[in-house]
Amino acid sequence: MDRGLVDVVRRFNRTVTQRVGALDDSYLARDRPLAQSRLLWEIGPAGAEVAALRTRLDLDAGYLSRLLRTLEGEGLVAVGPGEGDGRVRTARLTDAGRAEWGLLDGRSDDLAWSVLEPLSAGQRARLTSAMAEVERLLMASLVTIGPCHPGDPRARACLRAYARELAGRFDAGFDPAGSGVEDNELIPPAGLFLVATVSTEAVGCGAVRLPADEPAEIKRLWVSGTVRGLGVGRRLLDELERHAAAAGAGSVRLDTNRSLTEAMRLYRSAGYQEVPRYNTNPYAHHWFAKPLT
Amino acid sequence: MDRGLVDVVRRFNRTVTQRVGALDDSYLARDRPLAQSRLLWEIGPAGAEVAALRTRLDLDAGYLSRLLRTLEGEGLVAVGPGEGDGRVRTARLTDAGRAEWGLLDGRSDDLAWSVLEPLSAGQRARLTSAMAEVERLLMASLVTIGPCHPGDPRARACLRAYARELAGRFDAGFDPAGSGVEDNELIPPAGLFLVATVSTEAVGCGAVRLPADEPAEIKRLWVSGTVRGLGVGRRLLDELERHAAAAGAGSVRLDTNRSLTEAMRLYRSAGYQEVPRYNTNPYAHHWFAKPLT
DNA sequence: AGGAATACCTGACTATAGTCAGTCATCATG
DNA sequence: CATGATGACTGACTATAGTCAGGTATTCCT
Repeated sequence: MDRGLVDVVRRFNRTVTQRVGALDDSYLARDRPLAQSRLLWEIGPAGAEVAALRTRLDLDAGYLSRLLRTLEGEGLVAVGPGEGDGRVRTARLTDAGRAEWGLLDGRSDDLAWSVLEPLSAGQRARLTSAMAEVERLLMASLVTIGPCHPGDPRARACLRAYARELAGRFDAGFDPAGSGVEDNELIPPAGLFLVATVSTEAVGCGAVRLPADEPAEIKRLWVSGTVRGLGVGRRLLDELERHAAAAGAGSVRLDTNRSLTEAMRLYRSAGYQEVPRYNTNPYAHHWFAKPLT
Repeated sequence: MDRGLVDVVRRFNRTVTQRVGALDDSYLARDRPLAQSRLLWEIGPAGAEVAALRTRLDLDAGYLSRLLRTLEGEGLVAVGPGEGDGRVRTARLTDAGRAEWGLLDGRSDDLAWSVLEPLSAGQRARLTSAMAEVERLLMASLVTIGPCHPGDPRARACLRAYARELAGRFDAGFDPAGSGVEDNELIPPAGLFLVATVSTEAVGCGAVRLPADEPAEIKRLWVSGTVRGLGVGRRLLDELERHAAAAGAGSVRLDTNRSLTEAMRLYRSAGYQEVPRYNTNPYAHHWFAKPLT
């Protein structure tokens, strides 16, 4: 624990959070209680499912319901049935609600501008790029990695995104049906499936197979675009290797497609060496292996 | 109003403020209501005057008093008479309070470390430097400049700091007594005194004399170390020149000591040219003037 | 088809935050 | 040494946030 760095983070938390945060709240709440304003804001012009609002704002179901009734009473929101599932209801802004939302949106712009306005052009550029950097790296530090059943909704979401991306990037497209790995090969003790999440959203995954008679094999390493370049892939890979080593594997291998250049860069920098073809995966062009200590 | 920059600031406010702020609060409040924790924290091991706490936390006097009674009731705080003014009371932590404060301090460290811990060394360095940059520039944008009576406590505080600094930097020391400018020369319409403040703290000042028979003269331009390098001096100077021009001055001049190199750099970059000695100020080595449009 | 789970709702609460008017001691000022 | 200002305190409030135990309709699972 580095005192100097910790102090910078503490100072930052203190000043930025309190000054900017308090300002932000006071701008959002106009006459209305803050919780109502936040909810109105979160519903947005496109509307939102009540369930989504609950998780996004982290509110008690009863409390949220009551807040929605109040906003309905003021004629700002209408809660109606959703599209598919008949239990899920959707909150939409009325015309008056949309007008109010627009007002909040404008105030939010004003607040942001009031931060930039006193600064010179050069300072504005430095401030915004530093803000973007803080945001990205804070995002990186909020990524948590943990084991997960491959049938879990978070895992499913990752695998869907993974397949969609491969389909878009491979010259020959990609058909997930023939990927040749069963879910139960990725459940301990046969293997392990990891997801990387930010709060509740899954932003990456990776798996390792641990067959009894062959080397361990990394499968389905994927990182969402929102956190790419932040070391999440490396953390997933490290964790999978650690697990394989703990399970007694002496080495680990993997295959990849020639269009996945960042992935190959990652493997090389993580100590993988290219090896001859060891399987018949039609989508693979390169095979890598790494000894485990 | 630049949309792209405004959007960056809005995103930053939204994500960083809310995520970090919420985390920070939840770490600070342990069993105890947040307001109590904040107060306990703010009192600190050194103790604090009740009046200072009120302005720092921006609390209602009655509410603060009640909070102090609660903390006293829990044996964490003792409120006693202060040093000088018998009306002002001082809150001090008891031994138990100090222990509790230490706990909060430790939790604050833990929280900061939990942000850094998942990152690589390079990322940590980048994050903390970006945080420091955001903090400094945000500070710069929080600086407000306005006119002020030279007898105002904020002005007095600045002038004291100014004199202290000059005394430290001038080869021959500095005696504020013989500075030769009366307060009433710096009050409209004879002149103007400006202070730069961050919330309630004065961080800079500057004045202009507008004698009937001579050019306008800039006096007492000073910027606190906490905001130096953030363009506050430039903003003060601009504002003073604008005022002088509006009052009909055709040019403005000033003198300075050879040890004040940043100030001279500022004057030159603001369009001032060195001119021959125009007064007998014993502390001055350089004289500058600038025509006003 | 029947039971478990899910999404939302209502009623009845409690806790926390914050406000306001009025009181009392102390201090600065003429 | 009266007068007004200031700092802290108390009592009596209100508003906001949040919790919890049911209850109903819908969907999922087998």
